Amino acid sequence: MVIATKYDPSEVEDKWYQYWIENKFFHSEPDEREPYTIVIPPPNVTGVLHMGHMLNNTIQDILVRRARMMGKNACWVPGTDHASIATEAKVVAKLADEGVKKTDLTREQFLEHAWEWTHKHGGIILEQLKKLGCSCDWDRTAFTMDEARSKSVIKVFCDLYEKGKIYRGVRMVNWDPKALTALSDEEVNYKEQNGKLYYLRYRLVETGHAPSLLPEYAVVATTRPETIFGDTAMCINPNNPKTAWLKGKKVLVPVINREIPVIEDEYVDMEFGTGCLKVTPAHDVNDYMLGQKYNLPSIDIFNDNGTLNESGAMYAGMDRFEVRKQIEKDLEAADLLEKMEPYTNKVGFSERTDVPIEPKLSMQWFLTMKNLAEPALETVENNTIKFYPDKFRNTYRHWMTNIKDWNVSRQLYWGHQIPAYYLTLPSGEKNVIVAETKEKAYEKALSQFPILHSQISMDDLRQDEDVLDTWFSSWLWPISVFDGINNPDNKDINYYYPTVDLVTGPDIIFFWVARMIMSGYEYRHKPCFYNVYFTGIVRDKLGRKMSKQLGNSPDPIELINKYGADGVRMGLMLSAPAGNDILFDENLCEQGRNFNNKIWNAFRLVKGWTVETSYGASLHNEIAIKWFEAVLQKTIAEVDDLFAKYRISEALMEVYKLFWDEFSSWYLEIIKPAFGQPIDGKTYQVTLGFFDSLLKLLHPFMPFITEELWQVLEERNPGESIMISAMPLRHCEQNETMMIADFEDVKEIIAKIRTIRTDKNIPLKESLVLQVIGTFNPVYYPVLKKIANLSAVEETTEKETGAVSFLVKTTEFAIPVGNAINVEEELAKLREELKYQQGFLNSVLGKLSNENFVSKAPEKVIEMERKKQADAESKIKTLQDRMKELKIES
RNA sequence: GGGCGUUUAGCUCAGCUGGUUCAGAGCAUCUGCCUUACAAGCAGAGGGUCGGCGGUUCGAAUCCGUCAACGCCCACCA
Repeated sequence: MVIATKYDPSEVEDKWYQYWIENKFFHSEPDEREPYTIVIPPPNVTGVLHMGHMLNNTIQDILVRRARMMGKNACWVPGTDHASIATEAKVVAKLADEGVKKTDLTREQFLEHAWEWTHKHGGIILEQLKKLGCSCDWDRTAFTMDEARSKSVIKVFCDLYEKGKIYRGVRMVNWDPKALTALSDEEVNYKEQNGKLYYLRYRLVETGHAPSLLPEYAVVATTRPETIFGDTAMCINPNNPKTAWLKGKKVLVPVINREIPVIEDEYVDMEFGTGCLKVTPAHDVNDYMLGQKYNLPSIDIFNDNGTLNESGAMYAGMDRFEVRKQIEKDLEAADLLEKMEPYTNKVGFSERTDVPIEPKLSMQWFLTMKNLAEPALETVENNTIKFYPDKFRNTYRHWMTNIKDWNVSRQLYWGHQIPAYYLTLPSGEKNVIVAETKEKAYEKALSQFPILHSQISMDDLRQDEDVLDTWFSSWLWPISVFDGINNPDNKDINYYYPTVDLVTGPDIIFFWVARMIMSGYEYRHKPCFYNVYFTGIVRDKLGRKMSKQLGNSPDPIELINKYGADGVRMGLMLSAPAGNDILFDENLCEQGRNFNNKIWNAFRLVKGWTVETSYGASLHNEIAIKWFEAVLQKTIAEVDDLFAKYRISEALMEVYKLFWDEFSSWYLEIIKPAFGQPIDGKTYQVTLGFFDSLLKLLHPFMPFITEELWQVLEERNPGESIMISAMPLRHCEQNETMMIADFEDVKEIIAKIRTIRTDKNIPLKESLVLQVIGTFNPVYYPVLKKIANLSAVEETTEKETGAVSFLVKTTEFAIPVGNAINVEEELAKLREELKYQQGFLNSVLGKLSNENFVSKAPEKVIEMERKKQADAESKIKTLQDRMKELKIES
């Protein structure tokens, strides 16, 4: 068999992915096995794969593939999210490019465009996941706006409404003037902004008396002078002597000269600015609360797009930031601007459109959260649902205990339209009816109100224009993908739910994770998953977030083409401890690719051997087999343990070292027959077995190359695959640790001999004699002979003169090298070693002579110190003897 | 302003309930090798007073206090 010296992923990846699909290995149906379920965090339907997805889905695939090989019925449900605001923004932008404004279209027309866009760009990301090797059950692909999911969302909304948890109300909401919708608090990011603090003069209203002693105006400090048109009061702190003179007065709003009262409230900070606060109930959350408290009128001065409306007088129609600039000039001209100071404050920005949000009063739908939060908090507190890393419990607890009601309505078209219907009764009374369909709403209206068919028709029902927040569908995801809302007792939901692991980013812990947990308890009375693995953010190697603007985000597909999917997966996993940001460096993929090549070449070596079944295994082969079996067992145990702790990158590193260092550099080197010689049948069979185990351990991390090699490692039948084979399990091995420890000494001896060869320039081809002065287990001699190319190992009490010697543990070994020895160099080395050992001995003796230590430390620790002392003394004696010998010789 | 977290080799990180599995891993670096599996490789080597200071203890990277730097989350100071 001729095999290329380099592994070429492009030739194998698509082939095997196809094979897996054809054999339906990804597909799962309920059966008697234990289920293992993961639901994918649905990416935006029209999104494209970025490095964050790569990381996240690689981890999921590793978990799923491993579970499958551990004998579980693994089901990874894929799907996409309609991402209402993000997708709508894209469609609006696309229409704008074509010269079409959203406002020129009807809802139906716009949705037509949106669906067209979705069908055109939708699902690309799922195709990309296939390139990565993801073993999703594609037959179960779901979409948050497909029929079953939409029905679920509507049903849940109605149900929560019936339960009294959903209500409608006027609230101060975060308004996005670009997307023209309200946002939830979680969708607002606060950023530090450099702005100005404007000191505005509010003239006092003449009261008839002649208060000549008082100033004729009060000064208010504000960062938003353009909002003065919405002022309906000025507020001072009643305890502030500096502003006491304003009590009971009235002042005039600058420019428009509208009269407003001065009110008093302790909310006002006496230290800030001038101690006077302008109150704009329609455009500031605090002012809104003051307005409520003192029953102030509320003047909305903005249009939805952030321009001023007719309340803005001569500024009507201008953009809010334009007005700010203009009014600064106008105020100055009118001598109403006392001064300006540079000022930095935090301004809320829309997460989606990145424009400053505008606090705005509007009618919205809310979901009461307090009751939903209780079981969801409890389940994390008592560790039913575990977070990895654990620190996110703190964040979670804090949010859950301070939870606010969720604004679930959005003023968009793309999404699930709220199933609320408005009806004006013949009496003129206005009503809202919440029902799953218009038909049901109509029936409900008829039964609920004293009206007749003839008095109203379906057409009199007007559905609420708003859609639901995207997360209002995602929070049902683990249930809705199994249709557990519409069909709460179906076979799938009963089998696959609760899911086991969730892999996601900590940035959506509130948006998504917390809310899924809540809906899980509300609708299934069970946790929706047991473990949440939080990945970090993928940054570039300089620690910067990956972004299009910086151009530091590699195209995942290009990476896959360059390094192979397995290489990229490994590159990502090598530096991805849970919860920590990962600094992605392309050369990690190179390391991954190199590893692929290493595996490939090890395979070439083994499969290139000719086998002679009549041969028995040599002594060194026997030892190598026993030792590697021990190392393999130990690694399996470690990998199991690391997976149990979700320390996946460490598990990978264990397998990496097992394959590269232990298997390739040691095991294969020991059993490798001389060139052209055959290998004995037993060793060959055992080695194939080891290779099989190694490939299986590697498969979850690197699915493609392991399948490629496993298929030809031994003869396979059609329909066989490593991905459905059994993961090697740990079985008890006697003397495992002792064997491994002994072998570490063997490695050390070999390394020392190699060093001597390098130092003395002795080529490997030239065989040497090793003398053992003291005791060493002779079973390892054959290995030493093979690897170090020794013609003999002699046990002796006195080494040959002119031999170079070294210590491993307390045993001395020597290599006679003729007269190649440099006495001065050797003595210098020995002196240094001696110095170190004596220093070490002194510190040990110091401890042992310390009365406190001997009396207080546990016996075991003292025992160890005594052994250290004995070993050090013995080493020192050996060293001194050698130095003496060398001196005599010279 | 509140809360959480981080700080260990040039880089990225392990080091659980204090004591030879306590100073580690991978990468990078340096030296020597194209040795018939692999130069995408082999063999060998160097490198850290565990952020600073103080304390507890026979003993501290590990526990406590404090300071510093960085990061994240939350919060309505105009």
